[in-house]
Amino acid sequence: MEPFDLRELRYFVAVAEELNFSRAAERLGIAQPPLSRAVRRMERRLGADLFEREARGVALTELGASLLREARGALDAVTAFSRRAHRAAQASTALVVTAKPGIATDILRRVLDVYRALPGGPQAEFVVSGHREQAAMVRDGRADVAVLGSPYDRGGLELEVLDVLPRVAALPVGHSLAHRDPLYCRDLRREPMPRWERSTPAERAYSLGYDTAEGELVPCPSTDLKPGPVIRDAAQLLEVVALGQAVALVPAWLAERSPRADVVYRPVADAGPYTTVIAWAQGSRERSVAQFVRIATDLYPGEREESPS
Amino acid sequence: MEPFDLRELRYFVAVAEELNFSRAAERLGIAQPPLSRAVRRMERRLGADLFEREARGVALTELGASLLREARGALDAVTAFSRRAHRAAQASTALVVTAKPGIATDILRRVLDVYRALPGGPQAEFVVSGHREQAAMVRDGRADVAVLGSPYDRGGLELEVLDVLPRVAALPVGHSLAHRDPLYCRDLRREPMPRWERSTPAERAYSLGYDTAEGELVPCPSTDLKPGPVIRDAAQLLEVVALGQAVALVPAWLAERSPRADVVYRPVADAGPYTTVIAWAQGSRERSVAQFVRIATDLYPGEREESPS
DNA sequence: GAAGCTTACGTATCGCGTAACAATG
DNA sequence: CATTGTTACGCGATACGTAAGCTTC
Repeated sequence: MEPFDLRELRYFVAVAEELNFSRAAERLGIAQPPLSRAVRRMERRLGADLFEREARGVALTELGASLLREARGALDAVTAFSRRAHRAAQASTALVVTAKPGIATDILRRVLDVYRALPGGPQAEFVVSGHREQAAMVRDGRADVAVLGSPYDRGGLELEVLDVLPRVAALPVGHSLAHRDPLYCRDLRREPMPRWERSTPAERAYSLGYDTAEGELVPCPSTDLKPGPVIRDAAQLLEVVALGQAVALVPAWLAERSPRADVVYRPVADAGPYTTVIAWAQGSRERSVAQFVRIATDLYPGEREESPS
Repeated sequence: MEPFDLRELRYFVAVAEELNFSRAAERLGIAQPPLSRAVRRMERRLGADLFEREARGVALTELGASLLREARGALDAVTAFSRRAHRAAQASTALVVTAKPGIATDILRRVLDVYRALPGGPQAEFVVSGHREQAAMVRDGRADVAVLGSPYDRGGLELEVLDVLPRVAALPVGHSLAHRDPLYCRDLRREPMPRWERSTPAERAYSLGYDTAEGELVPCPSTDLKPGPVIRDAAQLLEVVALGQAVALVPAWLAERSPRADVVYRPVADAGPYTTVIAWAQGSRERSVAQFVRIATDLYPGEREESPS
């Protein structure tokens, strides 16, 4: 069982993502024939096909689909190692921390202030990252630490919970549900709900009220869901709610920080909470990371147990 | 920042483990000069040394030490991918499950019976593995699913808790602590305690009573610890306790299953519990794995939350 | 015939092994 | 002088690019 090469993994992932050998080859910066050959060789070694090549393009076989995620993870692990190694080797090792705009940024700023004031004046760099990009940045080594909110995928990460907030429904004023009490997730499902750009099934399940904090697979009840407008950030979300185009579940924090005359917020009895966590690369035992996490968990004792004396 | 090659990672880990270029080269099945060169090249690319080469052997630099764990993880991820890919490609895909002797085996057997009785008669193979080897088997793809007990390192794994048991003190009959009530972890620390073969700091902390189920770093109070005999399995543990050579913390299950005239079991107020979990490779979304896990969590509803309706 | 995957072939890169060298106790 | 890591050099493997099939719409 000769193990696969990194190159082969990269090729496989590229083709699986492009579903087109020519485009994948272009993306990889090589000609198309070598790519074709390399993938064929992988398949020969496996004794099974990864792709179904048909006249009209390429599709993943069941086998290929089931391997894609793991292949990405393995590639990320190696990439992360390389990035972190290069960073750690430099004399000026500034910790790189990232968060998305919102409550996470608030938290991160406070932790950073304390961290930078430590004896020795450790360096730290704050990178604001895009929607749902935080975890990927830690996974592939672009960042050391991230503060992120549910729904997160804990793959490749270790994490501590910093904060747990209930989610509330954001409704346009005068909406029929605004006075229902108690309000449940299933009430909302009859309404159009905003859809986050490039969202995964787990994320869509979360926005319906499920608690997918563990990144688990949730049976997504796609029954009679009215597709709402596509959104890219919280401001847009509130906008489409205010316009009456959708209703949404949002962290209570957003409700407090964004009072609007045209939006009302109502508690939802059975919605999974909005959890904010601090995450770092699995297995990282760097002192600077540990210190930073320690400060965060001291400032935000989310829900943690104590060790015996 | 050209990323490192798999070969380079393997070389680095080999040298870091052997701390000797010649032996590492032999283990890798190559001559020593290429190894030396490859490592040198890595260091040149990093701009920093991974090893301190002195007349009397080789040592890891601080940098090297901090990268070793992550390098192992990355290698494991790729190896696991290769193994699982080959296994999944074969027509007869028997699920490979593993557990260590003890409560985990009991649990696993029950789950296996149900799994094999599923419609379609899925194949599954039960591999008994050595002490603390279960997680590694899942991590590098030799097994699909493992049932294991604390202290486990959740790196690279996803898991569900199946069972939580208190730990009790195992004392030789007539021991002065046998009648102390309540009994605390710190009482035990004045006694010699058995040391598991090849144990890690986290494992040693756990055997002192800490709750390291999360695989976290625990400040290990190495103060005035009397080193006890080295043991390799539970039977040996009870033996050395019976002989009065040590006292130990053991899962309550062991106490029930191994009543002995020469050993008494006493509750310990503040000892972390013994947790049995079912673990599978992070990101694995194979149907057979999911089914198996589902059966296990149905049979053993350890401590889990429900999703909203 | 246009698009897209595969086969054929020559070339260049690169890592390996052997052998000679250097340093240290 | 023995052990162990480094440098020098020729060779073989292999992956790449270009060019020429092959199939399908």
